[in-house]
Amino acid sequence: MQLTPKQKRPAGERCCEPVVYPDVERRAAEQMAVVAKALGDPIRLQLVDVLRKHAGKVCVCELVPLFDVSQPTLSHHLKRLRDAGIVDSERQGLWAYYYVRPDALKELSAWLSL
Amino acid sequence: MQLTPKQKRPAGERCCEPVVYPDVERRAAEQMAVVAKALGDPIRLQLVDVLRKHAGKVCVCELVPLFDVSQPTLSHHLKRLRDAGIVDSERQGLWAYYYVRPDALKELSAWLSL
DNA sequence: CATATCGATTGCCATCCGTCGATGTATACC
DNA sequence: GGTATACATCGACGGATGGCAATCGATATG
Repeated sequence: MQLTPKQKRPAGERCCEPVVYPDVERRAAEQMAVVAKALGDPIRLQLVDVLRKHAGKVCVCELVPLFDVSQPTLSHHLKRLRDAGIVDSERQGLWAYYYVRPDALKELSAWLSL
Repeated sequence: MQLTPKQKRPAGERCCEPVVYPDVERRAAEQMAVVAKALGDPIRLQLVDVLRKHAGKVCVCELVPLFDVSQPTLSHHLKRLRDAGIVDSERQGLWAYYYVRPDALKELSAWLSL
C-alpha cells in the first residue's frame, strides 16, 4: 500500500466496493514496467526469445540477419534490452556475444502468473 | 520459423553456433508485444494489478484517486489497456466499471514462464 | 602501416507517448 | 428545464521512440 489517495470519493452513494490498494509496490511496478516496456516491441521480444532458447551466448552477427532492420537499428534494440537489464553482452575480439540475464524476467513473470 | 534471413554470414570463421530461429511466430510476437507495451507504464501496470486483485468490476471513480495523475490521463491509460485487449469496461448509469479480460495476459505469461 | 570487419554511436527525421486543461456527452436529480 | 456528476474526448505541448545512413572505435590480418 504505497499509493496515497489524493482525493476522497464524493460522499454520495457507493458505486462499488472500495478497491484493494495495489499490492505491487511502486518500485516493483516501476521495475516491472521497465522490463515490460523493453519487451513491448516485436523485434526485441523475438530477440529475447532467440537468446533464451539458445544455450550459451549468441554473436550479434548471427542475430542481425534474422530481422528486417539495419544493423544500427538492431544494435539499438540490443542496447534497450541491456538498459532494461534483460540481456548482457561480452566482447571477444571482433565479436559481441549476448545472453539473457538469469532472473531478469522473473519478477514480471511471477506477477503475471498470479 | 517465420523470419527469413536477409543476408548470409560472411564466409569467415564461425563466431558461434548457428542460432535457433525464433519459435515465436511473428503474429504471436506482435500480439505479446502489444500486451507488454501496454504494461510498460507503471500506472497501467498498477491499474491492472488493482483490477486483477479486486473481485468483480471496479468503478473508475475508485481508481482515479489512487494515482497522481489527472482524470483525463487516467482515462487515457484505461483506453490504452482496453485497446490492448487487457481490460474491458461496462457502463452503468453514470459510472463505468472496468475489469481484466480473462486470458488477456495468458499468452505473455506462458511465454515468460518458459 | 594499410585494410577489412564487427559492432556501437551519432545525427537526423517522423511518429508516438504521457500529460494536462478545456470541452463534450450522457445520466441523475431538483 | 437547469444543474451537478462521471467519464470520455480533444488539442496542445515536450519528450521519448524506431528507423536509417554515415561514421567511429577496436580488433584482426596482410
